[in-house]
Amino acid sequence: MKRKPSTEATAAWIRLMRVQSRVLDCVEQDLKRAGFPPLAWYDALLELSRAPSGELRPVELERQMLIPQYSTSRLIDRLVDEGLASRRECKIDKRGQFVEITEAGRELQKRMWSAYSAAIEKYVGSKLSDADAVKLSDLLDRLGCSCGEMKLPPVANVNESTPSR
Amino acid sequence: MKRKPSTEATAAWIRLMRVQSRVLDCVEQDLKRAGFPPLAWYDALLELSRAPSGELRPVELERQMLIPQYSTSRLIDRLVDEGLASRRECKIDKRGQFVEITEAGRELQKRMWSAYSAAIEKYVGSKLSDADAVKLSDLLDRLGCSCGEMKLPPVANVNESTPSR
DNA sequence: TCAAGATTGATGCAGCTGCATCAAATGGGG
DNA sequence: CCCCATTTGATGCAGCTGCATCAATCTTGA
Repeated sequence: MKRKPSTEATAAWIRLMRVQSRVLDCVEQDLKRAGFPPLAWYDALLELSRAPSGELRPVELERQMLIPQYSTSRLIDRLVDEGLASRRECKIDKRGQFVEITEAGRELQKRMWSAYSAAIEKYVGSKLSDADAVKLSDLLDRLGCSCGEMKLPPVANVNESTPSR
Repeated sequence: MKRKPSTEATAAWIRLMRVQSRVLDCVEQDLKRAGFPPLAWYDALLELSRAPSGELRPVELERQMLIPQYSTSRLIDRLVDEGLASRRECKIDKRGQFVEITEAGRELQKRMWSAYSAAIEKYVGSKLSDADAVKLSDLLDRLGCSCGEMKLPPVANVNESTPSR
């Protein structure tokens, strides 16, 4: 029960952990310095703004963002507190609800993307050619695809970009 | 002030965030299921066990692990509470102290490496050839090196492996 | 020598995460 | 039709993180 990873694999693992934290930290710091909330807020606002009518069930948001249920619930709380989204009751399923992005939410999402995209360019885009970026994506995809052979365990805060241009 | 990252760079960024969280989560879960503490503990124990006499100044540990000062301080608290390390006063600098790994600490580090290395193999090693692992490391290194042009800001929980084989 | 500044480490507070659990509503089988 | 399992969402609690700050000690320079 004690397989030994090659030193190459171990090195890749360490790089993956270190580099991701560093880069994420840099991007988050840039956003914070620009006066913006955490990336998770952006992710949620983006998903909401993309939804057909600007609203989603919390469950949908949860699945899109790959974060646990309680995390979604509280993130929505904060967005609502800040007037970036609002809760609407769901008439066809009284357990559920809809979360709708507000105008302020849409605006914030757009303003954040401006800073966010600049950060991506600064910390990723400018360091890699497009070809290398593709290669990196491919290698990472091979790790990610079936990492959990389970039923999608809680994972993480991530982002989706809008072409935005 | 609004540079646009290429779609390739953006895709790579997203993969980096998503895959890292998924893989880290998988590894942490495996360790937890085996009854072990978080990876950060392992990292600290490894650094201590590697130190010439099994002891380090908290400041050294902090620099090795790339985590903020207060985080180091509290991590040491927990290790000491669990009998995995002990604090010794530093005679030459009364502000400071030494943290020394205990036998229990050394043992735990070794037992954790067994589970940890198996997880690395399971979630990384088995998915990539050695050549691909090297390529991945290289691409990641290009992102990491100068991410912070500042003075090493607080970064993250990461690990160092011992060949251990 | 002594005061100002730097270094080392701890800690109070607020916010976020994970875990477990709860309540309400739905849906399906007998 | 009713009971029970499932789905949906909220929440109390503990632990961890980041931030700001503090106290103690060391170092430097006038």
